[in-house]
Amino acid sequence: MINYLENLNESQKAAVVHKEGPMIIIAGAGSGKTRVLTYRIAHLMNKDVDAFNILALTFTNKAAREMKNRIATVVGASEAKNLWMGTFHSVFARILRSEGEHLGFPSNFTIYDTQDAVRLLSSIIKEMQLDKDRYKPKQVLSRISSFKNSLITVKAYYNNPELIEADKMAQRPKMGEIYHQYVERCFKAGAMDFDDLLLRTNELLTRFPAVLAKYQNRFKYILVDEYQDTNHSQYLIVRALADRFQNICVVGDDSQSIYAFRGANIQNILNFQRDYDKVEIFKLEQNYRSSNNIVQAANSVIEKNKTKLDKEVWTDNDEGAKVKVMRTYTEGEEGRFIANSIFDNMMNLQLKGSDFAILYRTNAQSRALEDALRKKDIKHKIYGGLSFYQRKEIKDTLGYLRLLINPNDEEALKRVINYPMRGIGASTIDKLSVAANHYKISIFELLQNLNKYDLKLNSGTKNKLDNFITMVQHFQIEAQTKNAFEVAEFVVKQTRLIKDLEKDGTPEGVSRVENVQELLNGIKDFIEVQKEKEEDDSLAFFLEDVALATDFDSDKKDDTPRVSLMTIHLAKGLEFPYVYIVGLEENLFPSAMSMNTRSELEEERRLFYVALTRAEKQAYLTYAQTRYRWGKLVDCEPSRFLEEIDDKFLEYLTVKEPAAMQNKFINEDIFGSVPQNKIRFKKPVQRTPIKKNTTQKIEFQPPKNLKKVTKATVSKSNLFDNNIVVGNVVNHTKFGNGEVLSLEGSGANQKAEIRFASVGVKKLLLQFAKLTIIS
DNA sequence: CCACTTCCATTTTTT
DNA sequence: ATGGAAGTGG
Repeated sequence: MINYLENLNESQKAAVVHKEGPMIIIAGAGSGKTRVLTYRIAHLMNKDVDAFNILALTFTNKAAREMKNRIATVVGASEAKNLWMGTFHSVFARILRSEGEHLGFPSNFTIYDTQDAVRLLSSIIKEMQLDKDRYKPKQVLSRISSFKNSLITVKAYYNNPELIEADKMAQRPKMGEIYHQYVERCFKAGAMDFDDLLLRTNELLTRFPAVLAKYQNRFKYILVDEYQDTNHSQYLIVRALADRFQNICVVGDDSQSIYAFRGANIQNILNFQRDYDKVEIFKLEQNYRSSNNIVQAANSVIEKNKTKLDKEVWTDNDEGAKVKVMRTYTEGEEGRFIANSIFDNMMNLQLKGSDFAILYRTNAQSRALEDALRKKDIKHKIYGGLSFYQRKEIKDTLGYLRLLINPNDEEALKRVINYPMRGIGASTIDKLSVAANHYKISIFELLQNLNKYDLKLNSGTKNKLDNFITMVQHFQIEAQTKNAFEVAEFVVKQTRLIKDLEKDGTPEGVSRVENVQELLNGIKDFIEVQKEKEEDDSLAFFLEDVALATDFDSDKKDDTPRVSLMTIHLAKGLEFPYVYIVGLEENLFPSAMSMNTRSELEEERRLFYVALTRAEKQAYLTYAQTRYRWGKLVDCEPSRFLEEIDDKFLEYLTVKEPAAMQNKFINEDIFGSVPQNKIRFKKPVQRTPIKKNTTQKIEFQPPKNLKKVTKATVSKSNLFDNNIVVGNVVNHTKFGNGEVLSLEGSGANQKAEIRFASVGVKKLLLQFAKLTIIS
């Protein structure tokens, strides 16, 4: 066992060994916060605290995983396994799975992601016949989200004249009713959105003292990382759980609070000392990460904020190079500058791609950067943006799986009831939805007893609905004996989902097919990993995992070191030797949306602080004078943050004579390694492959060693295969029932000779004939 | 009911 | 610029 106490400075050590009572660790950027947290947990365990009695809440699942691994090196893997560690959302989702029935939720409740929630709100707004321009679903959702994060239930909303008045003033008097409907519909669907996971946990702990006591007793020691970014709902959960033993340890840095937009309340950390008795305060102020120049530069910026705790971050590290500032004319040029700079640094200093990160304010900025990196052939990876699991084909496939786990999941049902198309159109779905709401049952229940209700559907439609429901029930039966992978494979095959995607021969279409296959591989992989860890490998748990996964979570060990591209928000907690912060322009960073109030602007400044303090050796700041926004070229002003850094920490790379720079880059384009005409012609064509190679492939990578095995199992021909054998009685949509006389060919070309009662013997290509096996 | 066309908003950040 | 949503004609 390593002697971890030796690796700590005095203030770190004090925080690690302090045992009982409430404590706050104010940890400056790069001050070894994670180290303190991990060693503290390890230390507790060494001092005979049972791992079962420790709860550690982190900001990302990745952070939890890494911390667990590090703890394992101190206390051993078998002990570390018993720790309960994860994000608020995943930890309390698990608790709600086992305790949710107190609240009337099934243990297999669905987790609605943002898209599901928006869709549900859209249909509610439509059904209520409200103006969708006034009630923008996204805005309504964020309003509801803020209610939930502040623990304002529907009832509380109606008891609060101020809120009602505010919504009236905003021309949205029906907000309360929408909120009410939304909550009802989620409940009926057995679904929780992200905010519900916290809100319902609060409800659980408040309404059921026995449950509260159970978890209070279990979690004798509670640790919360990134406390500056907790919202009110999370704050209350922590308080409730820690109330009995008061062994609450929160870690954070008020200067790095950057999630106010999703309800994070910086007051939680600022007021911690008032919330608990006899709080011990620990300050970690020595920065081990960055050069002195970077630390000082960052300090000089954050000083401009008024709201902050008293703390002085300093470092013993070398002075280091000054922060370099580069102005370019266009965003394309900005990209090229960065690509060139990274390329040069890699060559001159023998560095790997993983030594570099490019950080931006908005995801949209990644385009130009990516283009530039590609042209220089620099391996990179984009984090965030549209994740694998949000792609349409993936959500469709998951829709079926969700539906068979929780048939009441309305959003999943609406997604797949007519996909692939089976002639159940919008008007039918509307009728079903209205009737289901009227009878206060789910659409699935309605469909199961279609004959009990008079829905004025014609018999053809009724038949189609019957077929659909029979199919889903069939899946449910299969799910009882098959594992998650087998079920998914079965579903994909039976629904002919892949076949439908294959009809589209475009590159996008092909990649969609590949994505679905990757999903199946991913499920297989998931099962194996979970088995190894002796953890839940059910389909239900896979779906939960997927719902709460972030981009980093699919980050399998990559063979090639890559330059990381991500938003600054995503970069929180990470560090890189070389960091490029791009797009330092007014209205972009700080964002145009965030300049109305002092507090918003201060949050932008903290965001900039976070960005700058990611760098270990060298930071680059770049900005462009023109940039495409909404398809239009606009002029940009340099960001005020550039002004705010004390000049003595900066070095301007920009040549004073503008024309000289302009020529330099134009020349590079014409005489560089890639001829200009090629660039011009390729550009539009490249767009599509670009997306494919980076956003899809890279984001979701099953380990290489498994790929071979799984590829074979999930080969295309396998998915074509109909399972039809000679002697089967099959049903054809046009010809009715018939007996299979013989089969010939295989895979996509497989044909069957079938004797139909109606039309006699026919030879059909199985790929196209819509056959269902009757017996 | 569906395929095709046109129109529209989108870009702040995410569990 | 781009993709999703709504509208229109078959």
